[in-house]
Amino acid sequence: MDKSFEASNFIEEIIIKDLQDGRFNYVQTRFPPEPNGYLHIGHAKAIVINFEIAKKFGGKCNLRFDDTNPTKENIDYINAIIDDVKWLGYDFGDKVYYASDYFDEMYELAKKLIEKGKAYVCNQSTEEIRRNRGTLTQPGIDSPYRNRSIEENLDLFEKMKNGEFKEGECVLRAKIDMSHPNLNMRDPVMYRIIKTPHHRTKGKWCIYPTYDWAHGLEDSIEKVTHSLCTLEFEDHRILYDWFLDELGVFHPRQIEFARLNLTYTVLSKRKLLHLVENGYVNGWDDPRMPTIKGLKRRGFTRDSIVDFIKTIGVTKSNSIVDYALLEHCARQDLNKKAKRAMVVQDPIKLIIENYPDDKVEYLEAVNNPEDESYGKRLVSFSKELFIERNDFAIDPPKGFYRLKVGQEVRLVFAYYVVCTGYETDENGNVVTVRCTYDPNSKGGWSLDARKVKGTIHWVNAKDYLDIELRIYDKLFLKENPEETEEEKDFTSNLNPNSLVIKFAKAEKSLLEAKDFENFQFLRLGYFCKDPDSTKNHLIFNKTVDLKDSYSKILKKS
RNA sequence: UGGGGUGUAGCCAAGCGGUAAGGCAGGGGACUUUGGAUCCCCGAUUCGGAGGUUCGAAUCCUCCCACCCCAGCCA
Repeated sequence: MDKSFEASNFIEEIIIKDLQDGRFNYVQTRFPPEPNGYLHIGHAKAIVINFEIAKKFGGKCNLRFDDTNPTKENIDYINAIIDDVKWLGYDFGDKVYYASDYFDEMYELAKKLIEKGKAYVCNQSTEEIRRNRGTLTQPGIDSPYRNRSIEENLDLFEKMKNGEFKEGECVLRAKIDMSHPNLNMRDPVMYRIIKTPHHRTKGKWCIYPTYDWAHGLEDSIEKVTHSLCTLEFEDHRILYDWFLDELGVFHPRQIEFARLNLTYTVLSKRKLLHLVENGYVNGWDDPRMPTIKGLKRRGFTRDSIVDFIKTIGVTKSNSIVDYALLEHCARQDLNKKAKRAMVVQDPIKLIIENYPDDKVEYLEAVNNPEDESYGKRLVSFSKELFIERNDFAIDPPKGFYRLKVGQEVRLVFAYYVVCTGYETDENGNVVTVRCTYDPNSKGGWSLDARKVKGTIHWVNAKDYLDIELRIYDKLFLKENPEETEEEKDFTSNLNPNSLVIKFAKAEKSLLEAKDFENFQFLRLGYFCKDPDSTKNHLIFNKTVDLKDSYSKILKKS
């Protein structure tokens, strides 16, 4: 490997050095989720890091399920995770790896450790083990079973495997050092008895390896060179190394990086599960959830998520990334890719007094001003249109470019109109706005090059679609949802307005929208078609707003 | 008071002994058939603090401070 690489983060620096020093002559990584929950954006960070590093150094990245605990795992999670990794655009070469495929090998290796006098069967109860582990400042106490003979340990371990003991009756422990300053080294448990059938190995095993024992072996067996994990495993590395060294097997290097935290969101499986189980959201794929499935349904594209992860960088410092950066990445991608369409979310009628009563015109509209290849479409236009309620004002503040009596605006892709009046209902609410149009401004241009400051969108009131808009906002009100009043939990910070449903008027082209397809509804924001839609009832989820500099101007005045 | 880590702008983050990149957010302006997009311009005399080494320190040394993780037969 004589290609020269440039490191873009500290992990790549280490990898490059390992390559130069000859510690490894290739690079291989892995993404090792436990199939006990859905993937969220925090996992996306691990996925992107692992797969991108493999790609960069010409190696591969295994998708490996760390399925060592049958009481928490199931096949549905496996399928969902496979789905999500694929959706993110990563190719793991058709082969999916499972820790459970290595159970036989691990068992043999455990026997080897026993034979070396480095592991023993311990009959202390969970409580006794805990008590004898000592504390952060006090050393632990040796187990009374610590010095059993190798033969006895081998025999007992086999009986454990054969199901001759009850759950909790005994465990296999590594024999290291009960007074080690690092708690993980105080004779850690390697195997425990679990009589729950495993989703893959079924009833074959009743002993299961713990993370510390299993993980390094999984990496070693797969010949992973760089085992990338999060910071909380930093003080497990000494154990990871110990097992591999004692066994004398292929020895990957574990490197830890900081997990992702995002403002206004929670990213713990436990809390996410709580939100789902208590109905605070409508399932794991609720568009407000930070799960991959939620983000997808919200309208985030894979490219925007990958870009986001690449933008935040990889370091060892605990950090909380601003949610606004994720939104920025979404806008950046969607601006280039989303088809434009016109939707009026809070309609009032606009009547063009001098437009022929029965005339219908089909006007050309640009599908994406950022990319000509998206082409044009025809949008129908008539005497009666819907426009946004807030695009008309009786007595607007200064700097209001939209409709007010006497002011001219452009109906995008259509004509210039001058507002001539308005009508209100008995409560004083505006119901209809009247105007006249300039027949010579078709397409939205005029020959005299007269300046029209405001451009507004519209929908033909004689030819439109009723659609549902699900307007999503942040799930939590506080940047840090954990910051609560006493006696309250994070759900007290839930945003009661995180979902607002609106019924809107839309141009008919939306009939052809596909599930999850992204759109920019002109001047409203980015939306994507929700799979709950039916042929007669289209639903669009708001992904993110368009940037709005008018609101700033409003605030100032 | 044990062990493992981290501290550079409001938020991320480069920097690796030669005089503080970039992105987001924020502010100002130009332009615009989306008040979108785009384009300019504005931020740290200082890198958690204090000493020291050096011609020169965010980078090296010492001490101190703050914060995070660890006492599952979870991962």
